[in-house]
Amino acid sequence: MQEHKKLPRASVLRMELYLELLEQLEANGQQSVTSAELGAATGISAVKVRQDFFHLGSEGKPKIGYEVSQLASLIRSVLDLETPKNACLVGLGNLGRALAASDIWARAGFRLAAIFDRDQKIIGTEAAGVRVRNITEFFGVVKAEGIAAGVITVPAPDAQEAGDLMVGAGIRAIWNFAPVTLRVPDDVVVENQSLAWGLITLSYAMKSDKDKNHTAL
Amino acid sequence: MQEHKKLPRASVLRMELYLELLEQLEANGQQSVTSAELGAATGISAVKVRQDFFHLGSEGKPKIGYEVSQLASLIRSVLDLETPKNACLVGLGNLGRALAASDIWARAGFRLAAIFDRDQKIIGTEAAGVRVRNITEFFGVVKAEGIAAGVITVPAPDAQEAGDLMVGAGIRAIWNFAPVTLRVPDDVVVENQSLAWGLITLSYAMKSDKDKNHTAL
DNA sequence: ATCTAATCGTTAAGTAATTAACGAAAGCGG
DNA sequence: CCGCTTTCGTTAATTACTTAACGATTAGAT
Repeated sequence: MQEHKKLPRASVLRMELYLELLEQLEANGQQSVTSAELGAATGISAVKVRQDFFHLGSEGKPKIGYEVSQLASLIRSVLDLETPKNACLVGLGNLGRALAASDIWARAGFRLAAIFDRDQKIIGTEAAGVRVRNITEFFGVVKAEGIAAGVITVPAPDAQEAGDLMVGAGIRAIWNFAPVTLRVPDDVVVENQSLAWGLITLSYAMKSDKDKNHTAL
Repeated sequence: MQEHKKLPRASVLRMELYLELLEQLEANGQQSVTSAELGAATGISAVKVRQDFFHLGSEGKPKIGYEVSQLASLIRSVLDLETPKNACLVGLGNLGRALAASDIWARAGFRLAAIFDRDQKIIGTEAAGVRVRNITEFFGVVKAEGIAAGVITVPAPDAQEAGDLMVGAGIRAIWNFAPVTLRVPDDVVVENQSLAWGLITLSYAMKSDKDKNHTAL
């Protein structure tokens, strides 16, 4: 077994699928699972599955496979999903509201501890049981609540400003939904996720399909 | 100039950033822009910028850079963002509502032509000016409206069913938000985008940070 | 206890993406 | 008009990710 150094990013993204499935198997009372089974169920090739678990520092047994609940625990532990972490969200538009109401927080060990906006019409309202505060209170609340991660769901032109606030308040992990690249110090991790990616990619893929048919004529 | 074959996926994802910036520059009346400027503004290395535009089949001029509006057009054209395309959305939960209300559709040339759900309490309501229909009407509406792309925002256990419906109705481009891998025929493009990715990645990144500090002691 | 078949862990090969390098084209100053 | 400097286009090198290969291990049968 290799002492796990750093999980490839692509591998980290697949962990969610494994975990989802493993928890399902666990609920069904299944004890063990092979890489082939996991692969068939997740649509990931069995080799990739084994490689991923190898990176995790896996503990499968030949002829048997992986012990379901142990593997699930290992994933949760390596990704640190069970350590409680506080997060805040800046910008309560449609996306912010959807995120706030989502169950992803708990699944990754986060608690949405605060929501901020600058719009007086939104400040004071609630989302997912959390009161929306004025962005001017940002610094104080982040300190008081021990917030370690920030989510940016403001319009693109305001994103850098939101990021600066977060960095200034000591936050070193940012999840950014605005289609801009934030300028942050080296020790701050930024995870970008634009909502538009899917549509843009599909648009391009649909065109390629068309082209293919065309040349086939 | 190379005749552009297939844009690397990673490159496609960056196009949104370029386009966002180019349109801004265009609005400011700037005529041309260099790879260095674009890189500085987007946080992408200048080499990567040139490489990306090379893949596009770019038309920059030494000593000047790229012509802003021409480059923007090229991107829109290669990604096919201006061809009108109809999409439908299945599952009007919080995420579905946020997507429906978003402006990303128009930016990528899509029109949200129909929304489906199976919950009687939701059917008949409206989101972003689109009436929610019963999922039983799916096939007919997709044909009638000429819908070419589908978005899945249902809970994970229902995702495959939604995908099957889409495939059955002739849809060949699917944007899936459920954390499952859809089983679809080879000629159907599936673009997966789980909302949880960001949090999971951050969780892992924050842990690595902690470890780093630890070993530094 | 030994053999067989399955399945893992790990190294190696192949593929895709990023980064580097550098010749060629084009504006600009003298 | 001629060099000088900038910046592109393109090929090459590096790095990261994926896929393949295969020896080692173990359960289960005889």
